[in-house]
Amino acid sequence: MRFRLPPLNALRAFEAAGRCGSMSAAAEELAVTPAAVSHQIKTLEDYFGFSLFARSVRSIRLTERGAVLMPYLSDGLESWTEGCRKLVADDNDRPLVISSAPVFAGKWLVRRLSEFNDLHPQITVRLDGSLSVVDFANDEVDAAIRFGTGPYPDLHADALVNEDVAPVCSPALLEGPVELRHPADLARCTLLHVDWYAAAGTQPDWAMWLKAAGVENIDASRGPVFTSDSLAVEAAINGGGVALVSEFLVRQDLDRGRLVKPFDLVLPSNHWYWFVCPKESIERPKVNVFRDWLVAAIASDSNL
Amino acid sequence: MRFRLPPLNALRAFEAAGRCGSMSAAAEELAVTPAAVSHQIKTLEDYFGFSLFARSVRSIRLTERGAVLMPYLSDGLESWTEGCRKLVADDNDRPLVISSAPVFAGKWLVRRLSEFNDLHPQITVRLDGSLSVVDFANDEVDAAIRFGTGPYPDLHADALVNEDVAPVCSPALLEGPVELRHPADLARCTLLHVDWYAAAGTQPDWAMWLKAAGVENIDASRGPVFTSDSLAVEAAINGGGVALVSEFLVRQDLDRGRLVKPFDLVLPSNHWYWFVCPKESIERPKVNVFRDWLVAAIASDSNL
DNA sequence: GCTGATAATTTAGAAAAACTAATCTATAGA
DNA sequence: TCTATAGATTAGTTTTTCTAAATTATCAGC
Repeated sequence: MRFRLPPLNALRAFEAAGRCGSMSAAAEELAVTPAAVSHQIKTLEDYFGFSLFARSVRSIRLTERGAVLMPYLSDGLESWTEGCRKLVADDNDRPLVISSAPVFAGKWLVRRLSEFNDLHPQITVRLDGSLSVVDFANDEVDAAIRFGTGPYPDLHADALVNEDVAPVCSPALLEGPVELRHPADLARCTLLHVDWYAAAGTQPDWAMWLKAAGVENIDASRGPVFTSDSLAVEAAINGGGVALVSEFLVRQDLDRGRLVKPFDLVLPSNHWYWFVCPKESIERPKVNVFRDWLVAAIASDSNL
Repeated sequence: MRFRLPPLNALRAFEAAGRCGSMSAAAEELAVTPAAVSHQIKTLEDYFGFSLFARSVRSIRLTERGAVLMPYLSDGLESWTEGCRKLVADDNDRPLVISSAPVFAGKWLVRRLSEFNDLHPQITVRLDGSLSVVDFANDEVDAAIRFGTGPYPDLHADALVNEDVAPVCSPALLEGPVELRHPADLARCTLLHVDWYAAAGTQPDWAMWLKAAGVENIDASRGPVFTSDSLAVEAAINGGGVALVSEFLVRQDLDRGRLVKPFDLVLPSNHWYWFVCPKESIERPKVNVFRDWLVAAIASDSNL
């Protein structure tokens, strides 16, 4: 059985008053009224059964007993303060762990991360490309980039960019035997599919795009299915067919001529990439800095 | 500006849980429900913005960060505990300071104190014979013996013995030229007066005693006035006259034949000797022990 | 010797923190 | 499969802590 301490807040108030030599000064330090400090000290004195301060009308001084207690309290408080301070300081030294959907990591984040490193050399980012859903309470992950429709209750979430999809293919394919002038021409192409997850109909797919393009006599389900965008994109780059993927993700591939967009029709989606983290984490300097950079970097990318 | 600590109680709960490796065990140690500990730790994690425990369904373990914080908290808590424990322990080593009305100290307490010392050799009593009213908050006095009518609001008070007064004089006086067979004989004696304090009529005096004795033609105001009982008693012992003093106080002088009680009439008084101390102090072991001894010793004395 | 300023205290009541009871969840072990 | 268990959650209560305002007894400057 541990020794039962008096109320901790009373001890803290006493320590402050003892150190400052004045209740008012202690009150200011603790950001409370002098009355509060006076109450706390009275509580403590009642607890012990003897007074810790000798009072004059306008001043106080420690009694012999009060003076005995003081150094123990000051030392203990310092230890607690140091621990908490270290915890906050360490947080800034520790790598910022970002869990990201692999395709976002591979197609965008990895490429831009050096900018962030240049801007904030003191923050080391550890990128954890993983499909599994993050449990912030248990995995030691600071923030994640998630793909979905939102909202994310109990989490801080910023929508980054939405998943408007368009058909893309290798330039070689365009120059090949099959012409791609009109969406109907897709009937003679291999369609590359991505199956993100189970709930069909919520994510844009070939059937939806073809319908939006007014093409009706094409079997939208034919062609290989990939379990991730990046695989479908790779297949498209290699001339394996036409993939229906996020414009945003393949922007670099388009810019560099590895992919082309044979049609202008973009299918809007209610899916977005989100920056998410525990609500409290967004107050942490490095998490906040990363979020701000990420949002700005994506915005500048989108305005190109 | 000091570093702002998280709520101290949350830190304590976390320390206990970290040390015990379990919320339930910590709850038991802190004498609260596991829910309370869970809440406190959640508060702390929200405060820092990251988790300190990794949770499985039926167990917890410290995260890397939690482990950083732990030793600082344990050390600090130990320091506080040691300080408070020392304060309580020291209290027992420190002399028990009793402030007493000088006459009570001189005529009763000094004589009996050795009994107390024998019974409780570990408690050193310091007897402070002083008329001045004690201010427990400022004078470092543990308890006092006060004379008065009570009640004593805001103080712990035990009535010890009341101030029933009777005339006493030296045996030599009885054998002298003036016979003292009847109260009326006092007309030819020197009356020794004690003037305790200002409020006349509240304490028994010669006028009251003589009236109670049915004697009317004596000037009750003649004779010397002393400002303390002990002086009047000394005067009576030395044959200086007849003093009207507390039977209790002069019991030893009567027993030893230094004084005699010429008449049986005792004037009851609403004045008592009281044991008083701050309400909280009565819980302190040594104060409590002293009070118990004092009450018992006086009771046994009165039953002689 | 006044007078205003000051440090602490007291009281009553408001605000915030801490706690509990009851319920829920996901498992480990029988 | 069933039960017991550790922890989480929710809602509401209790306790603690705090403040505002009034009070007290100086001290310092005039």
